[in-house]
Amino acid sequence: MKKYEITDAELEIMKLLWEKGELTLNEIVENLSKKEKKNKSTVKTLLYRLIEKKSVKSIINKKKENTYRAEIEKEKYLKKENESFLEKLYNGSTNKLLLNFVEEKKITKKDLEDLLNLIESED
Amino acid sequence: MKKYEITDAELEIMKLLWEKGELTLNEIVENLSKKEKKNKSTVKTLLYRLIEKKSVKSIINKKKENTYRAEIEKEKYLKKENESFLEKLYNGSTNKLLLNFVEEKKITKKDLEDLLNLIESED
DNA sequence: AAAATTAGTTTACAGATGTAAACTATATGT
DNA sequence: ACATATAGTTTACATCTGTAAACTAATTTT
Repeated sequence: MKKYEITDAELEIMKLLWEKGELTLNEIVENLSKKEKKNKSTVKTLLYRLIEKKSVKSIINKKKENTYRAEIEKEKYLKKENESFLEKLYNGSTNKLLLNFVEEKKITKKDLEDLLNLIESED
Repeated sequence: MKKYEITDAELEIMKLLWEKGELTLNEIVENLSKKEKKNKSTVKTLLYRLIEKKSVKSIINKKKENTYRAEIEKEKYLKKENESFLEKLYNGSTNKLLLNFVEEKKITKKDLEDLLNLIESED
């Protein structure tokens, strides 16, 4: 029925690992923002599930706590999420999304100009 | 725990109603794409839940089948979804999203130029 | 009028998800 | 060595979802 992906709660952990690299269980628990604060036991479960689905790897460190590391790339994850978001709400059309964001004033003319300059300075 | 929103299966119905206006139960069933095809009974449940959460209204038509109408605006729904998507993956930053889309080649220089022209021709 | 359909509602049920405790084995601190 | 903490795993449990059947009352069809 479902698509077997990283869930919202799990994603918060992935984000930490992407941002900070390898972290211990305790570090993960400490680094979760107040809104995402979770019991150590809960984080353990989430890590367990992430390891099951090969998204995280546990690293054994002799003489100190294990660390956990993201095993999937943020870029790849984002790409997939972007695509399903586009598909779900914009029928896959980036232009529809862009237009909508402009209408909602989420993107300004200046944002677009800056981005164009950036692109041009690159190639 | 959860946020009580429109679910994926429910969204397919909302999309039909937004696109085609009021529809009967049978029309909804018929209009669902092959991938989204659902048993009439299932659609009935989904409509029931949508009505519960005030997202759809049942319209009584004398002498013919009832029709169902979207009670929330697509624009408002999209706005919320856009925002939670941005928040979830880009820390709320539209620019990060734009940059990412450009990197993924989902947005081309031409898309941006066209959009700018469109904006300029409007104001 | 009898049969079929509709509309609304309730019930069912498996899998996903968020949250967390419990249990086991191993490692570490004191 | 003993107490404690880790790591891995299992179990628990309520809610959410997707899917669909069943039941009731009203309406329509034949």
